[in-house]
Amino acid sequence: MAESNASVIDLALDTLRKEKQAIIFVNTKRSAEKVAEDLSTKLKELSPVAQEMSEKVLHSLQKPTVQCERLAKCVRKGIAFHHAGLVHHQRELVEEGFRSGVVKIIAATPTLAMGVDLPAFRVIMRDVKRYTHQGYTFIPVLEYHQMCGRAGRPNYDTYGEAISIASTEDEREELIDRFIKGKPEAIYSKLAVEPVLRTHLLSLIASNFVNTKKQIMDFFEQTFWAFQYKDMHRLEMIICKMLDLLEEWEFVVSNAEDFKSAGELEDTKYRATFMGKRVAELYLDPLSAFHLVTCIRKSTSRQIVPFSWLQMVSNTLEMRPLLKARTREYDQIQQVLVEYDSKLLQDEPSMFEPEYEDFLNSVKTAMFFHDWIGEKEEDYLLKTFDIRPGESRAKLDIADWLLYSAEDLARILQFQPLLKELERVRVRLKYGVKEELLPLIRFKHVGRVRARMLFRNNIRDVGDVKKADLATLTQILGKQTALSVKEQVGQELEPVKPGKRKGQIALHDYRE
DNA sequence: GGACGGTGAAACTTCAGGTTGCCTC
DNA sequence: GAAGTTTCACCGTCC
Repeated sequence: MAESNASVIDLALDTLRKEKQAIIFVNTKRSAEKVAEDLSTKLKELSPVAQEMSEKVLHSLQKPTVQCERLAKCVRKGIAFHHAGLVHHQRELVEEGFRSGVVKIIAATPTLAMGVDLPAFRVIMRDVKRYTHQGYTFIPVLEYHQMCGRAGRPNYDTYGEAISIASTEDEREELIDRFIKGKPEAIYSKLAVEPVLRTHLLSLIASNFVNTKKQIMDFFEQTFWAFQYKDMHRLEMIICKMLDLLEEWEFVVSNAEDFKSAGELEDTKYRATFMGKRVAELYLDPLSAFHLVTCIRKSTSRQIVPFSWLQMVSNTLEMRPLLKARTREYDQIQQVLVEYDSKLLQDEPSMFEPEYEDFLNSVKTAMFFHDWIGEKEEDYLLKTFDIRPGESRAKLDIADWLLYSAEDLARILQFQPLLKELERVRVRLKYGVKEELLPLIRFKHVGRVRARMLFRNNIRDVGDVKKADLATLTQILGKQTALSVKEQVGQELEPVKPGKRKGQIALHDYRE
């Protein structure tokens, strides 16, 4: 055990002796799990309430992953870890457990300080540095305060403790100077970040909030961004560049041509196209929207498979950070590339171009999605792609949104044959099922597991469900679900429930 | 002698999180 | 930059 961990554990044990609670902040998900685990091995099993909670934690997914087992084991001792890799339900369980006092100590990444309001008697700051693109650097003072701010529970404690750990006297001085005496860093406007600017510019035009170039400039002159940078000339140049792009991408139209000779560019009028309005409504970054449009147009000249769409949505800013293609995985990714070479909607950039790495990452991300709709289990995904359930849910959510957007754009661009295809991929992604389970997944209370069980028992569509007798269905699905499914095909074998017409088929989230 | 297990040093590997976007029978 | 993990050499024990 690392030395710093030993002192962290001591502090945590001391907190327990005082019959108080603590949050330990660390800088990686792995560390959070490790600290919680190390601590839990030093403790005895707790109350039956903790056992009960541990069971809930373990069965938050269809099938427990190693992560679930690890957390469940800690919770049994009143310890937990908390980071974005946990599924929403597990995070809630941990937070709730802490509030009710079942969980005494949480080892967490900054997630816990960001959203949730979870005060503790003691906050232990194990790490005050974090790896970023600039190297291993101190966390912002603002964030340090945010985390320490969790110390002290307003209605229970008269005071709280936030403890940082230094290994030398010099380090102690540095921590005090930087985080306690030091000023929080200034806040800078993010409007100058291109994706943000693009999105806002388009939405301003689409909502008719501004129309002429003069109005646009007047608007941005009033923003915090302009106030901070004061360089309106540079700002104007950036905005003009953006406007040109939006026009080139056919999200806005202008009458700029009319003014070419007159020199009255200020009066140039901008108006969003139908597609531009939709892009703004979907809250898409126009660059991503253009990427989707380009892919949709290209789709007619390619042999399209689900992987094509998965790679398309993977290569967007929204999907970042992408799964990282490791050096030792290059061979495997190359194999996939060979297989899907002619089927991708984006040409492979040259190995020497800067976007090549992102391209490989997007392929790896698509491989993850592909395995998910190939009915691979979460535990497999965790081991293969190093993506935890909470993270994979977040990615799937974004993919769903982008595919929905793509579907909408395809409709606007009159690519009708694509609609069904995109919808199918969307449903498959939502439930994580192979193509053949699509008819079954439409039933309420039937997810990937039950659908697969039905399929294995030769019940493969609505007709089969109708034909199957209740006993068989009950054996496969259990009594309640079997009855529900039968009801959904219009065979009510129990007293008719009010409000539901006979013969009505419940089609949730998916229409043929 | 060889299989096995425990130990510890050295060599690798990897590193937080994210809000809101849509639609909904 | 450092924590965490994996690998590997080394040693002792047991059969």
